[in-house]
Amino acid sequence: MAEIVRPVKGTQDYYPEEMAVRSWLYGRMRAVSEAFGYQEYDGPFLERLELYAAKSGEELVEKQSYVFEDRGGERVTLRPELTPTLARMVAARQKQMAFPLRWWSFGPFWRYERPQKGRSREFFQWNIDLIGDDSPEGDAELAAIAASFLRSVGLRPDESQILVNNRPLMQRELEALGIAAKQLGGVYRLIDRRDKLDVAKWEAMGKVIGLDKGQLAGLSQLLSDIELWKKSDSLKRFFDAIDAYGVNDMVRYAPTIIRGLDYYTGTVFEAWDTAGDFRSIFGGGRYDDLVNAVGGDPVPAVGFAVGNVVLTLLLEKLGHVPALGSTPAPVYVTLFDADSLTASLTLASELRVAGLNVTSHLSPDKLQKQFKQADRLGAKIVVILGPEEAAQGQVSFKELAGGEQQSVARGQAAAAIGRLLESAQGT
RNA sequence: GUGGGUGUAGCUCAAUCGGUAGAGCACCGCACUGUGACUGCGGGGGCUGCGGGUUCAAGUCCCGUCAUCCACCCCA
Repeated sequence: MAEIVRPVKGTQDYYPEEMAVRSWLYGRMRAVSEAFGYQEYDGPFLERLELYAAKSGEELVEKQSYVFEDRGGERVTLRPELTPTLARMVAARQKQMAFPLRWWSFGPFWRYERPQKGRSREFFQWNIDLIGDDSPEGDAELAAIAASFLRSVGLRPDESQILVNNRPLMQRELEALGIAAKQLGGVYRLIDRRDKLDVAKWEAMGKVIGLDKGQLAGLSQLLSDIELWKKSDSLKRFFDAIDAYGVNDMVRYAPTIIRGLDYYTGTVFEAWDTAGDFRSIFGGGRYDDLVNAVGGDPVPAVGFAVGNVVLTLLLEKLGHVPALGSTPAPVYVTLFDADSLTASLTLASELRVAGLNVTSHLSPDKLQKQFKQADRLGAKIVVILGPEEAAQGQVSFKELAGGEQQSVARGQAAAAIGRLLESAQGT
């Protein structure tokens, strides 16, 4: 036998069981998005490289993007994120649109990096953005959407938390410590490491980027001050709104949250599993300059993105993925023998016309085998049309869970099966 | 890009000091010629990732290579 061609590294095959999980997540995302009045949209999966050159993090564009030349010599990129596309789309129709826009999307993205736990090269992402609103209440709306979503997939406050900070606030505080503007990038990275490195290593890293002892001490103090948000009018209004949205059990201030991407300008947030088994579940925040950066007039915006990989791992670990029916159809019509092929197919067809979802067995195998297959597939009811039934104008059907079998006149079969399915669903 | 772990049946794994490659699950058959899930009995399945080396002898030791996982970097 020839060797099976390997899939591309870092991609995932979605067999029906995995696809059911992805579709379920998509359904929850859609429900929450629509509950808050957001509209679905999408952009192309291919973009010009220059779109990302404008504003994304250098690492993301230079090292982690799939870039290639198409047959016409154009340098194109498999989109590594959606936000620049969104900014481009908004900029293109800016003059004719009614702001604020509330938009959401779910689709595939690609990043060329080494696969590991929670990270793959091809993944799916939910993006949701509020464009054209610059209020802290807008920030809070996105955090509330995020919290509602986490709840809707079964995550409790003790399992997952949304951590919030504000970049202007941090910038003011860092400047007060005498940290120069050009040091900010390095300091942000240092802040991001706060929980990853031990104290000695963390301080060593601080010295490398040019912080003196007093500044390090001040920074440490800053990063343990969970009351720091009270110095920010923006965050005060944010948390008032969070209370109003009824999600304050899932959203809290954390001075160590700063975010890596360059384009965030205001409030930023991330969701984490409280057990700390995984990397962040999602991240987002305010980006007021991005539409401007791709050629439009300045428009304030806030949004976040949720990848499916970490989220799925976490939900599986916590047992929150529901038992999803990968059942193709609840009704399975057997084929008694080769001679009854036409009769069986016709029966199945009649049942479908009556509104039932029906799988037909296509080869005249032993009934034993057919029942076994029906059971494995997860069918609820198996239908038999054999010589006895045919002679009496009847159809037999058996409910697999209960094991009870009955026969009814053929004309009433669909109705009887439908009733049985409904009562089975009720239990 | 850097560092580490692991590759044995379809899946999960075992194999003592280097000495003829095994179990559970799954699959197939029979008990049961009109009935699944449960039970009993039986059966098929392996280039031990690949290539080389050491040895009387390699799944086991050594080198290389590929794949995969984990960590770093970065990030959904």
